Amino acid sequence: MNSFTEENYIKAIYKLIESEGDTISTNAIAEKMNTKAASVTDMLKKLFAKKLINYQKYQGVTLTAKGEKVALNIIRKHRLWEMFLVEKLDFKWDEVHDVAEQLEHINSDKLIEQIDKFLNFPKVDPHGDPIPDAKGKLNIPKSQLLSKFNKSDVCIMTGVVDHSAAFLQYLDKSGIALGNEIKIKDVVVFDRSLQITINKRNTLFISNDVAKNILVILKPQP
Amino acid sequence: MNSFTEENYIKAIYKLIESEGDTISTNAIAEKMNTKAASVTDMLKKLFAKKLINYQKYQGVTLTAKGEKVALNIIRKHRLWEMFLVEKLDFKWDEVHDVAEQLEHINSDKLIEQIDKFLNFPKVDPHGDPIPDAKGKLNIPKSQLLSKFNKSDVCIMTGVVDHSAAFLQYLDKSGIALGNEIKIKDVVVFDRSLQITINKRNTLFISNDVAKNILVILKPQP
DNA sequence: AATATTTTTTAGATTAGTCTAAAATATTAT
DNA sequence: ATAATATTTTAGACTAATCTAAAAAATATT
Ligand SMILES: [Mn+2]
Ligand SMILES: [Mn+2]
Ligand SMILES: [Mn+2]
Ligand SMILES: [Mn+2]
Repeated sequence: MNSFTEENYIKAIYKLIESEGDTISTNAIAEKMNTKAASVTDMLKKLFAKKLINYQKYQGVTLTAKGEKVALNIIRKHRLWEMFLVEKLDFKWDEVHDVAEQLEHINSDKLIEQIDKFLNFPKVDPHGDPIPDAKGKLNIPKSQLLSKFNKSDVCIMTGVVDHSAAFLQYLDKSGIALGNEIKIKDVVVFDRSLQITINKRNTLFISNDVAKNILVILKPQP
Repeated sequence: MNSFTEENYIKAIYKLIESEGDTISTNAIAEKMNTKAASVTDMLKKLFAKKLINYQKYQGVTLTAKGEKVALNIIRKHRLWEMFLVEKLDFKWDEVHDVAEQLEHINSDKLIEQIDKFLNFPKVDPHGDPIPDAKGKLNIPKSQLLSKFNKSDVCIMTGVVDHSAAFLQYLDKSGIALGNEIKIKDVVVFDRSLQITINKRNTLFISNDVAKNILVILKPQP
């Protein structure tokens, strides 16, 4: 169907649209794919010919409905495999991404449906990212950045922005994990660093840089 | 390390040596890989340069120790994945091969060691084929063809020669499965077809062609 | 509005893997 | 031992994906 490489381009375009908005430049894709603009242009022609993207010379790129469906299917596989690795094979959340990058290209509908079932149809992956369903429907959760909240707000951690191993390991070491209650004890006005209490137990300081990479929802009042 | 394609050539050469013996011809590889002799020659030069095969023009091919190690690692992954699919994801034994052909190329030592552990270190795959250990050591079981046995011998089924979905489905339909006791009730002299009894229950006829594709050991006397 | 800078595309090569057709070598038959 | 046949290798070409360098187009600056 689509080659390994085509799939990676489609996924990169999807992710760029998700974070940067509407139309995506050749250079942005080149940077994300660690390749050169000339290579991207070649691939854009091919993806356009396959009706996976909307593309006109010099005008940037969007995904067609068909392209978006392909992207969501790859993301579905990626996130289900990450969940499988963490839940069943004792991988840590900072170890799964590179293996999932390979596994997401395995082509077998039965395999991915059985993995989904085996995991009991999870809604989010180990980083709190939502898993598209088999039809490509994605439930976007309405989390916000922890850095947006104020003194004495109480939140529940739902996800991360930065997925790097370094950041995830920092959270582990600090005892900050998905589902934890995060209470803001204090906000330093100067640099917007935070003093927070995790699960009413340990209190620590985190920088604004860190707070901008933690996704939370306000704790629902019982 | 080695490309997807190189891995498939190495595996094909290993399998040919296993079944045909010592040195393998260019044409034999071409047939197994569904490609042309000219393409094989090109690849042989590359594998030789990587010291994975012993090769001299017109003289046929064998694997080096290094090449054999690579082959056994791919086979280990293939068979562990097949076991995983059958044991954990409810695949049938005739459905696993094509997916395992893809999964065998996933590159992650931790992944395959965890799968092995998750399956509780199986010794054989769903077709009774032995699984090489992490060091590439393979326990070759001393099974024989059911067609070699005689009237009133009692055997235990340990494997199959033909791995095709058609043959495996035929065995399912006939109620013949790994581990079953097969007693030879009668041998037709004319065509060496057999009347057999499975697990002391149902009796049926199988052709010599079928018997030549079923691996067994003599039932150990208690 | 004209010029400078940045972005994007084209042109032309390169590498991995494949193919067909032709040449070289090995094997088999006479 | 020669000739016929089969096998294997080489030569040259193709596709997918990549690259560098140059040209074209768009954008920003004066
Ligand atoms: Mn990931
Ligand atoms: Mn990928
Ligand atoms: Mn198999
Ligand atoms: Mn394979």
